[in-house]
Amino acid sequence: MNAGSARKASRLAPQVRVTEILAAARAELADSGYENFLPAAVAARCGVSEATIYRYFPTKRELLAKVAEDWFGEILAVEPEIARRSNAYDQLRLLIRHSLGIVRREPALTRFVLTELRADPAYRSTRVYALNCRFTSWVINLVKEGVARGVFRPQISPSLVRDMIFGCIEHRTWNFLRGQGDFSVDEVADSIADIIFHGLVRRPSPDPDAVAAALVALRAKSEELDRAIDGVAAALAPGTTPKG
Amino acid sequence: MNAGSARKASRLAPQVRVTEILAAARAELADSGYENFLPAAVAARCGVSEATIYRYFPTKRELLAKVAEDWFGEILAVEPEIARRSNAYDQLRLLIRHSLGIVRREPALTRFVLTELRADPAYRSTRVYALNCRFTSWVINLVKEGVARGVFRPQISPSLVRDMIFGCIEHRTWNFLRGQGDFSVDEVADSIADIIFHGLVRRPSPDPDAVAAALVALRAKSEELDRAIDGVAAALAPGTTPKG
Amino acid sequence: MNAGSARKASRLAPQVRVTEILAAARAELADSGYENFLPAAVAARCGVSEATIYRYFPTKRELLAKVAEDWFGEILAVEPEIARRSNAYDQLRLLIRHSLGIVRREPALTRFVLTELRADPAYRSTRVYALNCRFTSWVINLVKEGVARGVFRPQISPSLVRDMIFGCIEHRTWNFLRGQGDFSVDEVADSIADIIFHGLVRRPSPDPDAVAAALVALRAKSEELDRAIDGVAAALAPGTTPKG
Amino acid sequence: MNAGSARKASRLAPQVRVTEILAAARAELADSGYENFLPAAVAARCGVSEATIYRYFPTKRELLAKVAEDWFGEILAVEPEIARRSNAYDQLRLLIRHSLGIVRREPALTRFVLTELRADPAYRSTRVYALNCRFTSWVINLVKEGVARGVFRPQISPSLVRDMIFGCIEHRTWNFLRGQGDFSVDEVADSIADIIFHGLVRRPSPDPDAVAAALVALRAKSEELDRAIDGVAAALAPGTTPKG
DNA sequence: CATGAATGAGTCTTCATTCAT
DNA sequence: GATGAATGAAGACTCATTCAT
Repeated sequence: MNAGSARKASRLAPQVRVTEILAAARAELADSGYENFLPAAVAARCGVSEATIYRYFPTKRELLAKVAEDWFGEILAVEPEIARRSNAYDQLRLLIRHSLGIVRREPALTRFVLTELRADPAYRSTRVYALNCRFTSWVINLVKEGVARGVFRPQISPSLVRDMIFGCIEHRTWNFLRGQGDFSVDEVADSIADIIFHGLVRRPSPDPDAVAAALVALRAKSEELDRAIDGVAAALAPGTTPKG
Repeated sequence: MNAGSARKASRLAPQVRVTEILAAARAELADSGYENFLPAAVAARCGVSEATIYRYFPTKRELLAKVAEDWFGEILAVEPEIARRSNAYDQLRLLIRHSLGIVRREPALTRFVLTELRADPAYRSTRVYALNCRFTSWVINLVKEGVARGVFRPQISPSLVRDMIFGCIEHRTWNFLRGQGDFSVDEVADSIADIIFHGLVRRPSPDPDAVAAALVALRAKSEELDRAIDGVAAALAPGTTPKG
Repeated sequence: MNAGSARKASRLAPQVRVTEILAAARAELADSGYENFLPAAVAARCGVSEATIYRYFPTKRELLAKVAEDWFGEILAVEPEIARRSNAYDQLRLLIRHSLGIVRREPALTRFVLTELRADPAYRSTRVYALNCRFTSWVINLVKEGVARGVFRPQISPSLVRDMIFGCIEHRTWNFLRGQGDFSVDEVADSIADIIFHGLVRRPSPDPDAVAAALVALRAKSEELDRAIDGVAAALAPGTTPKG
Repeated sequence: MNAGSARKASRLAPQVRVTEILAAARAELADSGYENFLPAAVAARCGVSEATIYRYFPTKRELLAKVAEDWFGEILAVEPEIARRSNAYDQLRLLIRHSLGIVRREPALTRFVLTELRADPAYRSTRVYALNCRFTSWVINLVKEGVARGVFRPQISPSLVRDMIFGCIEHRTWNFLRGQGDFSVDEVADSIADIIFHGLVRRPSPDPDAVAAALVALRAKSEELDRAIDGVAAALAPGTTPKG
């Protein structure tokens, strides 16, 4: 039929072919969205037959799941960088900024995960779920540590903070995910980090001991001053006694 | 069962028929979920033909949209009660609690709105969107007022608070929405309201930094005074050494 | 596309349409065999769309099962005629002849039942199975009655006779079923009926009482003859006594 | 497991490889049944590639045919034992028992032959057909000899007996072949042999009808004699009345 | 010789929607 | 107005077989 196109696609090592298919699937997902995602389209992109797709992925769903997994693998590559940050605020902010960056770079994949994968009853037995947990556990640990070190309020629920951060990111970006409008990664990251942090940190009422000590010192100093002033007064008016 | 149920559905006032269809559609959506929602099933529930459904609703999607709209209408019925609350915290908490209650009572409808309606490019021209905005605008206004009255920190972004609250509710309830596990409306509402409020309110106690700064200044001033007094003392009694 | 053919098939009462589809399916099955049976071909025969087939039959298999059921229904129409036969042999022979007639008239359907339906693990919960049992139960009952009335040997297993008859019919007709050669319904029926009957009937050893009575009568008659002969002999030779 | 099993299947003598493949195919057929038989599964069992299968067998069908052929070869190994039996009944019974034993040991292969091979239009040019004929010809010969020696009724059709035996075996075992229930080889063999034999053998006792006819004739003759004697008596003694 | 990556051609089934009655 | 028979158009998946390496 198609006289021009090679009858059979070049013979590739499985690894290579799989990579190719995954790339094509990702591109297809980005272009057409989940609803219109056709294995046949992926095959066409690769220049292979549909059956070849099914040789490497048992179902359409598995293919998409693998795409999402790989993507999450890339997402996790930021971990070392987070680890390098010295303080909780910076870590949190980087985490948020990174998440927003992901959404911004791959809206189609994000949508797929948010609307399809996550809604699946089997989601929690998914590798994507595991990877996602690993990623969001940074928040959990961060908050736990903060609470342990007394920087954060003790009644804070780490998982709630996690939900708040990622839920906020999601809500904030739905417009963009829908293909409408845009957002600034940095600005949103800063706003979120700021409000979250304020919600977390302990209201550091000043240290009572320090205050007491300061007051004692102030009073002592005050008395000293009184005496000094008395001394000065006495020196200036030698004939009279100051207090009758 | 329906003793008299004519083979042909009795001719109903359009309004009644529409109501009937909507009720059936809602029940069907709740029972089968969006993915398995079939207009045919709705028709069967009503005891009318599929074509009758299409007489009143041009598309399956429109039908579902109307179901969602009506549902949102019910949701908004809480507004007067919110308005009755005297303070911002109570209002906020009621808003959150109400939202959580909705999710809990109608997980299928919630899922439909979150995964289907919201992802639609036309979402923002939807009546559901308008209703949702109206509902969430309570948060916006609440925050704005708080800021205006100096109760909340001035740099707070109202829309961000909105996204944080509703995003958190979503994230927190996905497990339940997926049909796995459950949650306590009150507990979750309290946790969210608490952390959000802490992030919003102005520090009511003196700013510890300011206190510290003041102390530093005081100490500096005190030393300055010491030196001044020493100077005065030396000037007044040149022959004597100040400290024996 | 097909400018000439009506876009939509004429609107038929379900009953009529179902009948039409079943007839087409039967014809298709006869022409193409089970392996090549395509619902699409049935649709084409009816001049309807494939979807119409699926409106009336949930699966290809159900369609075929219904075809077989109806066919068995027709087969059972012979029952009254069997019942009219006065003796077991005639009934048996009619049964066999009828079965062979069925095979001869509908080889494709027969093949379908023998190779596909019967091999199905769910065969015994099939309606075809029930109908088949009903048909073959004639043999069972016939044999049981024969045994009860002492016409057949008592150790005969009715179900074995059934298997022998129908198994023999099958084996005898496979060549024809395969599309090779032919057979004479009457000849085969006679042969089978004959051999089966001979295997069934009691070896009726003559009634001992009757034999004894006959012998007594014969002896009496013999003595009478002796006397009569003596009388005749005496009459013919008056002067002499026969036995000195 | 296979410590040394080279990634690439070791180069085997064609004969060995073929044997290996056939064994694997047989096992696969037994485990999965014909409907689910995949050349790929055979390859997997052998640890070779699918293409290797196709190097030795041009089609899946040919492979299966060869499996069946080999199986029939094994079946025929019983021939010498049959030949050793001294009388027709024992031979017949062994034949039946052996056939039932085959069905019982290899239901999957049996099903394959019964439903697939036998239905093939080319069946009669198959080697399996030839082997099967050879096996069943024992019955034919047995019957022919019996008839020739006057042991069996002369009007018996040998091929009909063959069909009856094997058809009965088939019918009797379909339930088992379908994977439901079981049967006793010996019991079924005895029942079949018994009923078949009874259908075959000549009546050894005098034909009861003939006896009856003879009695009737005797009685007629007796009356005739009476009348003749009366006639003679009357002629000899005219003046006397026969019965005083 | 053995491989194993690649595929062509098929097949059943689904369902939102329409239109003649 | 209500019907309900009819469908167009699609879409996921299968598998025996081949051929370049």
